[in-house]
This record gives sequence, structure tokens and C-alpha cells, in this order.
Amino acid sequence: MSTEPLTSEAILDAAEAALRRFGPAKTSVVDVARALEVSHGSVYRHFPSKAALREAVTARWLERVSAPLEDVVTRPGPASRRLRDWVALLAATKQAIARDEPELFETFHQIATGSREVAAVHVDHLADQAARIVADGIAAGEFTDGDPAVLGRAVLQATARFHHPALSREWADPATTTADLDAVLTLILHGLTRPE
Amino acid sequence: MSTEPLTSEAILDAAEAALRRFGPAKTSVVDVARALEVSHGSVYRHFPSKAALREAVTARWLERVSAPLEDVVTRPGPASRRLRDWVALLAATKQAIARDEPELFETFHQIATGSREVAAVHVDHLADQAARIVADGIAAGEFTDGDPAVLGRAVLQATARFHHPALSREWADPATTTADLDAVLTLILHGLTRPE
DNA sequence: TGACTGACAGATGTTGACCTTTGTCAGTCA
DNA sequence: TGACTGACAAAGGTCAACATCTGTCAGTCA
Repeated sequence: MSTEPLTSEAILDAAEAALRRFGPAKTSVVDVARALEVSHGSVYRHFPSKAALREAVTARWLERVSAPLEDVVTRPGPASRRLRDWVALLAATKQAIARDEPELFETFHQIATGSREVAAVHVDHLADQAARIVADGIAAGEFTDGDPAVLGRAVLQATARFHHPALSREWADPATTTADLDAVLTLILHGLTRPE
Repeated sequence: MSTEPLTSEAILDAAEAALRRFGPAKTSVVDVARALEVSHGSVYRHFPSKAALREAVTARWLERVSAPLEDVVTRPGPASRRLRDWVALLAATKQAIARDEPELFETFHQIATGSREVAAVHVDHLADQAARIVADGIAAGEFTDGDPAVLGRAVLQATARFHHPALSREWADPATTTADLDAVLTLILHGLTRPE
């Protein structure tokens, strides 16, 4: 019996573990509280509803997806190389999770689908990362002029086929998927790159 | 009581009408047979299973989607204009159905998702249409050199966000969607177009 | 003779009584 | 005093008996 005070972080950890073990359908607030050896009423002192708790778990998880991408954004080197690597890493990350932990992937996709807010924050974050690489490329004279925000968003949307969770069924064949992503990236980069 | 012989076409018509009226969950083979005033056993003389019947209805419906696009492919005029119009018409068609007949849209999406074959034929057909416009553009010196099949497929995939049924939730705001599609199309066409 | 029927077995859905879970809140304890 | 408990009402989920549907096939009818 721990004497530590109950924190939101501890609840998120327990909730994520429970979701991994039982899946979204079989995870109750009581399960989460039991793992923490508190009553389920205590969980409600930190999160206003079960939905809010699940969204918080998902938001934290999505943040762990976009954090490694930040390295590619801030790394030195040509913007075209970084943009290509950034999209490839984003796609590879999502596809790896879908392949290796399909249930967990499905869980988080379901929750994100149900809550516009959580998904929107994640998408905005990604679009911003892409926009910053594009801005670098324009500043360096590597890309043609344009609004980085619009172009970053366009890059994200044009590659949706390869990272949007709703299209995970389309990733069944990794070889085809990689070749297709290469073709789309080449098309896009050609569209961004300044001639000469 | 009709003396006409029962045809596959008549069954498809009745099945589509039943799907429209009752939805996919509530449409039984018996319902379809009843509308035709035959026993459900007769339907099985034309289609080996309920799944095959539903797939045939869906295939016919998808063909009605891609037929009007053919006009844009064969129409005279610059390839860039036609490619832009083609994607816009494809997106507008799918989005209009999703908006105006959400249940029917959901029905056909569900069936197509369940049967790789039907969906693959449709996608291949669309990729081929795009490839033909790209080939025209290359032949006319309007686009840079490249494999039309690869580029056509890339165009289709890069615009998936705007026409893939699995992403219909993302079309909620038509104004944003149109602006986003414009940005992606501009990016892609810039990538295809020969400088100068 | 061959398109069609209808009775049938097994699979799949539906229903409603029962049970678990969510979310609240007055009360306890340190 | 404020973090925590646990009993509770309402909402939602579970399960087994019941009903419908799918797919087959021997038999009918023109």
C-alpha cells in the first residue's frame, strides 16, 4: 500500500498499461484504480470522465510519436533530404505500430477518431513540423517561394495514404507501400524544388 | 406474377434498391427475392453467395462513378487542366455521395473494404485514367519525362485524402477541403510540369 | 430438361432479464 | 481541510433462449 500521493501521471501510466493488457473494450475505470490500489472515485478527482482519461492517454502517446520527428526537423542538411526523411519516418513509425501492435494501434485510432480535439492537435503539430522544413528550404533558396504553412500542410495531406491511421489497411504489402511512397515523395519534392 | 425469365441484372437492380431502402445490415437475400417475386433459392442460381451479390452491386455502382471521369480523360485541352479537373471531379463525386446519401456511401464503402478484389479493380481503373492524362501531357511536352503508370498512381495516392472513402470524416468542412485540395493539386502539377 | 421451389440444417441476429460500469456525493480519516 | 472512500442511481454491457437468415438440394412444373 503506497503512501505516495496519487498523480495524474501515475493514472495515465496505469491506464495505458490496462489498455495494452485488456484492450479498449475491456478496460474499466475500476481496473485502472485497482492497479493503483485506490478506489475508482479517486481517479475521477484527476479526470472528469473516462473519455477524458482515454483522450489524455492517447494525447501522450501521439506526442511520443511526433517527438523523434522533431530531430529530423532541427537536424542540419538540405531541406529536401530532411523532408523526405521526415515523411518516411512518420510513415515508418505509424506502419510499425500498426504491424507490431495492431490492437494498441486500433485502440488509439478509435479514441483519436472519437475526439476531434486530440487528433487536430496532433495533425497541427505535424503540419507545423513539415512547414518548418519547407521554410528552411525556401530560406536556403532550395525550394521555390510559397507560404510554408500551406505547403507543409499540403505535404502532410499528399502523403496521408502512408501515415493516416484510417488507411492502415492499405499498408498490407510493405514493398509496394515503400515504392508508392517514393513515387509520391519524388513528385512532391520535384514540385517544391527550384529548377536549376 | 411475371413470366419474364429472371436475369442477373434484375437481381442487381432489386438488390441495390433493397440496400438503399433497408441498409446493408437489414437487407437479406429473402428481401431481394421477395421484391422480384421469386424464392430466395432462385437468387442463388445467379450468385453463389450473398457476399458475391453485394460485391456485384458495388462493382456496378463504382463503375457508374468512374464513367463520367472518362469524359475528362478523352476531352481535348492541356493535360494540366484535365488532370486538375479529373481529380476535382473524382473528389467532388465521392464527397457529394458521402454528403447526400451517407448511408448508401457507408454501405458501399463497407462492402468494398471487405472485398479486396472489387476495390482493387476500381483503383486500377482510376490509376489508369490518371496515367493516360499524364501520358498525354508528356507526349505534348507539357510534363517532364517519366513513367505515366507510376506518375498516374502517384497522383491518385497523393490526393487520397480527398477521395478515399476511409477518409470521408475529413471532408466535414467543404471550404477547407477545397482549399486543401487546391494546394495539393498545385504542388503536384508543379512537380509534373516542365519548367519554362 | 432445366429453371424454379420450399423444406431444412447450421450460422447468424435479436431480445430481454440480469449484471457490471460510470459518475456522484455524503461521509471518513490523517 | 482536503484527498480519499464506498454506497448508490442510471447507463450500458452480457448472455442465453428464441427467431431469422444463409446456403443446399431433392423434388415440381412447364
